[in-house]
Amino acid sequence: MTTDTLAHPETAHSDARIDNAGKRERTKLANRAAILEAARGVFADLGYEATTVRDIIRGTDLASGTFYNYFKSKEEVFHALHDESVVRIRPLLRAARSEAKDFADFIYRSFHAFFTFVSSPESLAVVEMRSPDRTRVRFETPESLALFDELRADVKAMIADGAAPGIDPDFLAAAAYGMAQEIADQMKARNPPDIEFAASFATTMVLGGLERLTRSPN
Amino acid sequence: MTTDTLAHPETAHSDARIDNAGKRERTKLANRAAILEAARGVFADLGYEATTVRDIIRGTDLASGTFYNYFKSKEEVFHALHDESVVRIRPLLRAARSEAKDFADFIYRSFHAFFTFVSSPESLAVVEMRSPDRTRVRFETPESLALFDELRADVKAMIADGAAPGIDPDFLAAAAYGMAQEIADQMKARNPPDIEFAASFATTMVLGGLERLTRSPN
Amino acid sequence: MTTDTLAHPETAHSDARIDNAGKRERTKLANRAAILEAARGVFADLGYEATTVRDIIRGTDLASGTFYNYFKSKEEVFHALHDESVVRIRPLLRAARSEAKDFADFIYRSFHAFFTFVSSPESLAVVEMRSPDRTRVRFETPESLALFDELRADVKAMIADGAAPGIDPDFLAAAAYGMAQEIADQMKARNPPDIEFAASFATTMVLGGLERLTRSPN
Amino acid sequence: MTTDTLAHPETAHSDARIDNAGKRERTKLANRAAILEAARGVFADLGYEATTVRDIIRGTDLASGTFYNYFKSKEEVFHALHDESVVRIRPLLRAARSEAKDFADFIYRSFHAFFTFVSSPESLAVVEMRSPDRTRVRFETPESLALFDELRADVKAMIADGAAPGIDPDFLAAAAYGMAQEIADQMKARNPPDIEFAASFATTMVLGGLERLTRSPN
DNA sequence: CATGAATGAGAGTTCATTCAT
DNA sequence: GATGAATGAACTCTCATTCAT
Repeated sequence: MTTDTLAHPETAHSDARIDNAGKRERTKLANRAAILEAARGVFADLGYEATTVRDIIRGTDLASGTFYNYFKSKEEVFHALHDESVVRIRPLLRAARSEAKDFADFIYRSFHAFFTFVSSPESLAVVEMRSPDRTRVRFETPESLALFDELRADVKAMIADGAAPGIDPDFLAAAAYGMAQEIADQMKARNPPDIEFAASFATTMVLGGLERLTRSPN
Repeated sequence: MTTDTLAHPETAHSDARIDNAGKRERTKLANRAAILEAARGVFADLGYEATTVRDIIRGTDLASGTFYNYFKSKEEVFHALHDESVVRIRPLLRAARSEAKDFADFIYRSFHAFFTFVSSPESLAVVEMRSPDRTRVRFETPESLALFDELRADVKAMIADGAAPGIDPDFLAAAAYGMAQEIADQMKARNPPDIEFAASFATTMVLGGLERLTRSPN
Repeated sequence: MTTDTLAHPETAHSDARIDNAGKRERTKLANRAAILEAARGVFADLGYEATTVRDIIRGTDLASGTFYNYFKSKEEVFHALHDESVVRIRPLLRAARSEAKDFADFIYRSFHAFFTFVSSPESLAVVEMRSPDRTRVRFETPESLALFDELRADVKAMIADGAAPGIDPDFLAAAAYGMAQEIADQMKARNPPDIEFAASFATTMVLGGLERLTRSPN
Repeated sequence: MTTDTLAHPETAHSDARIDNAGKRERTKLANRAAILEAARGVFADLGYEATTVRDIIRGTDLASGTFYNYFKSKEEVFHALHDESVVRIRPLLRAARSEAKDFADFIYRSFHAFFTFVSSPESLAVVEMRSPDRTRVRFETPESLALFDELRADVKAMIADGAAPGIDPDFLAAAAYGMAQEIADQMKARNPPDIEFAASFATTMVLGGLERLTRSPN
């Protein structure tokens, strides 16, 4: 039995090799993830233009040159971040869609998912900075943009399905998104933030608007 | 004797008064205007962050140093442009308020004024930079926040008047503001922008939302 | 009698013209003086290189362009300041020379004049700045340089007169000047500064040095 | 088995150790040295204030940005040079102190060490800028002030030992320091500089001064 | 002659990207 | 593949000087 252990030295070697390869693989993935994670934070803090590649790699334990083994440029990491966000957010909205018992419920669940998302501490959906002179600067991060894209796609599909015939889908998505952004701000300004109320308010606005739009289309 | 006085006709005086600013004064005003104009264009093209002072001055026939005789920094030009915008839009909104024949009309006129304004070439609304593909930066200066406050005050007064009993005024104002921002973007993305349609759409959304909120308050 | 006053209108005019001319003349002198005065202060505070023409004219009520009506450049005003200082300091040292009853007395009176001069609040003979990191930066202003020139001339003349035969005049002047500078610092660091003691100390050093140099020339 | 160990002779190890710094490390040291060297030359030519970072980097074959990999600013290079100088001169002065056979010899050796040092090309003493014709800026960093303090301590100890009873040590140290500075300038202005003569002159001045101060103390 | 805005060379500095190690 | 120093274009901003008023 003990010989067994020593019996296949090559296998052992192989295993080690596999492990090393796996480790290397895992390291590569970890490095990529580390860069994305750091980039997310820095973009959120400083905005896209103000962010430097150095800022990003400073948030990892990698060297500056290593950045370019994973991304061609600052722009590429931004895109990757955007794509990643889409992947993260999509299931939330899909769940809302599949679990909803009717159209109103779908709207409500979508807003609820959104407000929940922006309330979570790790969300960077809306970032604000205040310059010394009270000027508010709002950056829209990859996450919030991804969210908007999903939303619009959903709304379009919905309208195509006949849920809201004759309504301009881009305008509707835009209206919903804009409302969501600003209502989120209001909500977060209150203590405690009432996600249900916000979702309910936004849903009612949208449904009422749809109702009237359908009644007397523009 | 009285003729003496009339020997210098008023027209002469008037003319003198018209260009009594002096050439220096006029040049200064023209230069300032040229910088603002160039800045507006460059901000719209490149976005705020990506714009450099050199880009702006390149859009005029002035020397680089001259920029600093008029503005301390890129940020200062931006604020000047922004404030200029707010100063222009405020009377439009006031007119909407005073001329509206009923509540629906007030809403419509307000949106119409806003969309008209953001469609004008002087509007800075375009300066929601898109880089690398769609990141936006939205500046809200004290002036523009004041504008928002005005809006909110209107909505509050309206609700207090019984127009929309029991509705959360802050949420309502936020929803309207957010919708306006995003619908404006959609509208501008189309060629030609249809201001009436946008105003009508937004108005219907708000009225429908209000209707339903009143019916079944949250 | 009253006619007298009115009798010679041309004279009156002439007088006025003279006055104006005089005023203009006086203004010109005053402007020049103002620039020099301001420059003295700024050079002393910031040093030659760090001083800008704007710094100088900011210290007057003149416009920047006016500077160039009086001086071709920053360098020229510096030279003018130097020359002016020579003119101011020379009489002090001449008095020392002419009133001295013997050689030792001359040395003493010269040092005394120097220490008195650098103790006066309006003196800029030695200016110090302390950078944040404790680095001491010493600028030698036109005044102190002028002083050095006078001193050297005196020493040379003195040696040529046989007062200190065979001694290197430049080294002697340098030694005296260096001692004077540093002793002045020590003196000013004490409260109260004892000009007589400092002058006496320096004089003894010089006389003793001379004595020994004469005895055993290098 | 032991031969195995010797199979890699120590010389090989030694060699390895000698350039075990690696090329990167060596390049860094060389670059730093190149910048310092270039800076020394430019400071000497143009003076501290008139020198620009570009002037310095132009004196090397490095790119402008590389400067900032080594020094934060012009001031920092200057300090590095200065400190380097002080580190070099200190042992010279200590040797003078320990090797001197009597007091006069100590003085002479100290001056000689100082004048030797300021004549060497590595000396920064030249960096007393002359602009536009003769303004000097003398930097005294913490290190050089420490040097002065050492000098003063020596003088004080000496006086306490009875070598020069009753003499103000601060004034004496100041006088010696000031003389040294100015005489060094005179010496360097001559071609060739005569270090022995300068040291001898300064020594005689100090000894003579001391003699007379002791005879008739102030 | 005073004025002060315009000029533009040039200073200090940053930073995305490359590349030898 | 990781490293981090080198690169140099490009940026912000200053300032001596000029010149139209």
